Amino acid sequence: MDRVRFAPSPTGYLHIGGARTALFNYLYAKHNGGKFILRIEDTDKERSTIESELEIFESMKWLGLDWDEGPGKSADDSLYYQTRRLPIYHKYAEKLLNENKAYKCFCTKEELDLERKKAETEKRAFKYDGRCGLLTPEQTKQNEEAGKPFVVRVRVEQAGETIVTDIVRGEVKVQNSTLDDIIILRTDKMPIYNFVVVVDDVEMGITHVIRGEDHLSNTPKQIHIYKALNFPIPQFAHIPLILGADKSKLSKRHGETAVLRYRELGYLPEALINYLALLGWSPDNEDTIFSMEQLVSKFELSRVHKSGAMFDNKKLMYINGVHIRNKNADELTKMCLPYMIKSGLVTENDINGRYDFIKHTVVLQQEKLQILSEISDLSIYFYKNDYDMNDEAKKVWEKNAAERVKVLEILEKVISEIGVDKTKVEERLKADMEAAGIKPKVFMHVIRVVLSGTTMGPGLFDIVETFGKEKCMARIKKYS
RNA sequence: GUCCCCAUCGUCUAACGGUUAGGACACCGCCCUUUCACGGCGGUAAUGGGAGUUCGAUUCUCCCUGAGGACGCCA
Repeated sequence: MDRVRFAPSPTGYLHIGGARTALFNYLYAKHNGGKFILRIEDTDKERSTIESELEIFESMKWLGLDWDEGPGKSADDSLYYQTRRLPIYHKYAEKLLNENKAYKCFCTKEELDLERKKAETEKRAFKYDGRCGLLTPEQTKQNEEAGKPFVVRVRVEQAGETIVTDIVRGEVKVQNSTLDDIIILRTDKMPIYNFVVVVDDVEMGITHVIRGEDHLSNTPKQIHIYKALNFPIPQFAHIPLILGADKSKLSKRHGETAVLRYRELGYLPEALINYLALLGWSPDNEDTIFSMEQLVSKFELSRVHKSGAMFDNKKLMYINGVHIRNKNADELTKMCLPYMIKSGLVTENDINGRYDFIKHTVVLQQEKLQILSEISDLSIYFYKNDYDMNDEAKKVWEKNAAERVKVLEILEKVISEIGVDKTKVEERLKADMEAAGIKPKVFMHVIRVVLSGTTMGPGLFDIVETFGKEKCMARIKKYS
């Protein structure tokens, strides 16, 4: 059984890149009938917060990336938090120490920082020389008794090379001489990423490690730890990074990167999923719109690309628009409501009281929506009464100065006589306008700007009907 | 600087030695149309450069160039 995991550190919101990594893991698991596990890598006590953790959960659930195992999925959540698994790491560290595969290093951070800096000014790569690994047991004991703090490092054999076998990249070879002895325990006994990730992946039976390419250079180090521990090595798949407009790793300075921000902005989770799936992966056909189910059935790690992919908001918008158009009236209305409430178009009470009206106006705008938040600006004239013409509308109003008085006269007469039924109004208005010698384009444009204050929107007669008699009359009066 | 990875339209990508180098977004034009949009049709636009291998390279190899990532007692 395939087992994969997503292992974020709760040091901030779920990033769009992290979401894509989670997605690929999820798709792989579901496609192969495996398990998708969520693990919280919180060994950085300084920066980990409960808020981040909750936001990550919220983000993943919103995206539909629910996990099979992890926090909230078992009787004992502590299994999935690294800070609650400390005895396990200590046990393995102890084992390595006993087998002399690891040693205690008494070099201080300050000393090493100094050497690092020196190496930098001399333009050479810094590498820890392993001097504490040469200490005799007596010297080590002396240092310990003197109360010197120490970290634990795993010895790395300097001869030969390490080969990472990667599903997307093939074989990546690294000379061992470029590696230095790996710290696995800090002076405060807190284990370090490269160590916990190995221990946990093995303990949790992870078969495939699918993660961002930025971890590729860590992998040889981890392989050394696997070997030191006599652990089986899982399959690796390093997926390409998501890039910003300048081709560097996507970060805050490129724009919005928090998953939940996309929810606020009005993106549908299925659209974000659809878009993210296509970043660094492509199916064997030329389609671009996919549901999660379709992605699950199509996803293959072997079709993941090697090169980074730029995040293109335009395409995301397009895909979002398609998913919006695929919604039925009730689904879409439900999704638009929060934005309409937030902008003050409707109140909580209206949700029940005016539901049908709201749904009607939402459907009238459906084909125009690219992101849900646009619903408010688009629908304002259905909900407010005190709006004026915008600049474009004023131009139309001015341009038709010769006919506009007559147009409004006829419109008022028609509505007062037959009401606002859209089919009837259209029929009668066209006849009366033709009799008065006014072209359809002219009266329709004039009526449109008078009623809605803008030059664009749903069908004119839909607007008339939706407004109702009273509101139509009020608008006509305002411009007569 | 060192190590590693990468390289097809502006962007996301297809092609697994032989195609008029295909699709999607964006852009432009036309059609539909009362506006906007949707939709339909069409167009502009790419194999970074140089050597090989081969009858034939986008595809295989090498070099160059360019770009990115990693070089923490972060993950």
